[in-house]
Order: sequence, then structure tokens, then C-alpha cells
Amino acid sequence: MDNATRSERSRNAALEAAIAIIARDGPGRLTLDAIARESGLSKGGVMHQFRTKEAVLKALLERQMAHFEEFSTAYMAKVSATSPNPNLATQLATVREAATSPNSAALALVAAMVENPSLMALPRGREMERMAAIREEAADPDLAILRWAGAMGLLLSSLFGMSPLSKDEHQRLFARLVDDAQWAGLERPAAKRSAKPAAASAAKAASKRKRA
Amino acid sequence: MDNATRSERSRNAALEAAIAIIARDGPGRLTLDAIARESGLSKGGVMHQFRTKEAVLKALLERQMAHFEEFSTAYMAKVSATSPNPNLATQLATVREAATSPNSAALALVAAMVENPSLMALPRGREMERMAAIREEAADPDLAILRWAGAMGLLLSSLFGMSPLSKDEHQRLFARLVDDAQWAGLERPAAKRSAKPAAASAAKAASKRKRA
DNA sequence: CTTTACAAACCGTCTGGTCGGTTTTATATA
DNA sequence: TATATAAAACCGACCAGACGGTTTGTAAAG
Repeated sequence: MDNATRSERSRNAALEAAIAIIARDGPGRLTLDAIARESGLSKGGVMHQFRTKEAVLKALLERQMAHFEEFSTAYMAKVSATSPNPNLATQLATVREAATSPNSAALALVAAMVENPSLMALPRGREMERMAAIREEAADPDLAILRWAGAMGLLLSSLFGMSPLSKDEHQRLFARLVDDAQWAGLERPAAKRSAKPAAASAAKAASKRKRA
Repeated sequence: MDNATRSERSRNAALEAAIAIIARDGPGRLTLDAIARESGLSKGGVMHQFRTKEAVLKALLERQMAHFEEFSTAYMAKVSATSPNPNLATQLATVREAATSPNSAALALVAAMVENPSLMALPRGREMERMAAIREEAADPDLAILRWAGAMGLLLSSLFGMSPLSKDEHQRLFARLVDDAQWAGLERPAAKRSAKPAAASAAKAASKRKRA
């Protein structure tokens, strides 16, 4: 086996093991020894790939971010032509993806924040860019953010193991969040002037609607 | 000093210390020694009040649940007469309260899930009841849940230290979530029959206002 | 005098990290 | 092609400190 791919396989095995441990035993049980046991590597082997535990967490985070970045850009390419708010659509789809896939890589977030909260700076930065993009394109920025927040609520509360919702409900709620048509009724102007709330902006929104 | 109150003061000091540690250093740094240091008690003293670390976590959780329970019932009493959906209103207000107060007792949740995810069963159970109540009273149950999910998204993402929102934005978004008038435009029937989406159901929802 | 609240030293285990050595792969030379 | 050599991947014993928890002792409350 090629040396580079050997390394990569080991790194991968370690990170997969880490995620499995977090999902099964909780983030508090994520130790270097546990990773070694779970991955089949020796502790020395793990330490050769990651010089410290923080390095593991960082790699986990970056891996997860890269994964969703990829998903995002692919989805974005699909909808950017047809949707009036492709950034929001993409983010909602991405969050749904994260919430749906079992052993979601999003568990990396939990682990990072447990061990070293300052690691959250990276994902937070990325999140800010995305929110800005969502605001930018939205007829009603706050409403767009609230739809995004709704998706995050569904994701995080299930990640926390405290979501009281069934799979079906989850799916249905996400579907509604994604569907622009269902939110067109109450868009409000971007602030600036007062304006009569519902009627005017609703008409405006309806006129530019574009459904698949 | 009375013996009972002496105990209570110690217990309290330990729990306060625990929350301070979680907020400052992250849940991974919450140890019995740290609690002893932070609270001024000796480790023996802490262990006298809580026989195990899990007992600390449990007490922390129960304390937090009791706190928000109290807030909830008080708020509920205020609005139950005037609001068509007092449960939703109360939950939104409670979540806002949790998100707003610094060193939110909600940090107990994070700590619990780190150390022993199964502890989340208690809050999850309580949450299910609340969601059921919200659904019950809502003209458009899914929309109500989504408003609740939005609030949770704002809370949890700031709890995670990954909220990109400013205080002002936070406040404004919560205000909009709470304000029923801003959501009246797009209510949809409780499923059952199909119905023409926006216009018809909006009118219907408006007409039936209060039913309970 | 008994019970309760606390202190402090202590114990076995686990944790993150180090280190010397072994095996596997890559490269150079003949 | 065979061989010597360097470099990378990997192993597993080891270490110091931190961890959850126990034990023993003491002062205050009842």
C-alpha cells in the first residue's frame, strides 16, 4: 500500500472511531485510548497521526466543515438558477442533511465545544458569512434568518438528544421550512420605511415566486 | 447557623460554582476538584452534599428545570386569559429568558449531556408534554412548532458559542417570534383535509381565534 | 452524647502525552 | 533485479498529573 494512502487510511479510521464514540457514549468519553481501541490502531499510531488531542478535534471539525461545504456548493449549483434565495435554500437543505444522516458529522461540534470552546471560532466565522449571504438575498431578512434558526433548532435539539419529534415530523417540518411558497404570506420589507406590512409585500413576493 | 440552612448554602455554592465553571471553561473542565476550588468548600464538603458527580449533574438539571418551570407558570398565568395560544407564548418567552440571562442555567443541559447523555431523558420528557400542549392549542400546529424550533435554534446556537447574531438582532428576532400577529398570514389547517393553501385557511384561522 | 457538616490526606484508575524500538515503504545504487 | 539505506508508519510500555471517590479526623449543631 502506498505510504500516503496508508496514512490517510489511519487518519480516517481514527476520525471515524472518534465520531462513533461520541455518538455511542457521549462526548465526555472521547479519549485517545478509546480512539485507539475503537480504530484498531495502537495509541502510538494515533499519536503519530495527531500530535495532540486538540489536533484530533480540529481535524474532526475541518473534516465536517469540508463535508458540508461540498454538499452546500453542489446543492447551490443546482438551485442557484431557479431559486430567488439560493443561499437560504442551500443552508436549509444542508442543515436538514446534517440532521438526517445518522452519526452526523455535526457531532464534531459537540466534541469541540466540550474540550475547547475556543475551537468554535472557525465554524462560527463560516456561519456568519452564510447568514450575511442569506440576509443579502432575502426580501424579508429577519424571516429568512428565522427559517434558518428553525432548522438549527431542529438539528441541535436532536443532536442534544432532546428532540421529542419523530422522523416523520422532522421531515415534514423541514419540508415546510424549505418551501418558499409557504412563507410568502407574511414577508415584511427590509425595515427602512414603515409600509403597510402584509398585503403589499405579500403581493410583491407572490409575483416573483417560482416553484418547481 | 441552622444546620439545614448551612447545608443548603453549601449545596447552592457548589451548584453556582459548577455553572460558573461550565460558562467560563467549558463543560469538559467541570470536575469535583474544580467545584471545590471554585466554591470555597473542600472536596470532602462537596462529596458530603453530593455522593457522586452524577448527583451534582442531576441536581443541576433539576434546579434548572425548576427555575424555568417557575418562570413558565408565572408567565402562563399572565397570558392564559388573553392569548389564543398561551402555551406557545409561554414557551417562547421561557426560551428567550434562557437565551438572554447570562450564565444561563441552561448550561446544565450541556454538562449533563457530556457526562451522561441518558440524563437528558428527564428534560426530553418534559419537553414532549410542552410540545403536545402547543400543538393542542394551535390553529396551525406545525407552524407553532416551527416558531418554537426557531426559538430553540437561537438559544442553542448561542449556548454552543456559535451564534453569529448580536444582542439586538437576538432581541428583535425573539420579539417577532412571540408576536402572533406577524404569523397570522400563513396559517394552514391541521392537515386532515386538503384546502386551498394560503387565503382560505388564513381567513378560517382568523375567524376561530380562541377555541379551548 | 449523638448526629450532621465539613476538612484533608489518601487511593486506584484513567488521561494526555513521551519514548525507544520494530515494521513497512520509498529511494538510491549496483 | 537485488541490495543497502533512509524515512515514514506504527507499536506498546511508560510517566506524571488529574480524576472520581474513600477514609479518617474534627468542630459545630441538636
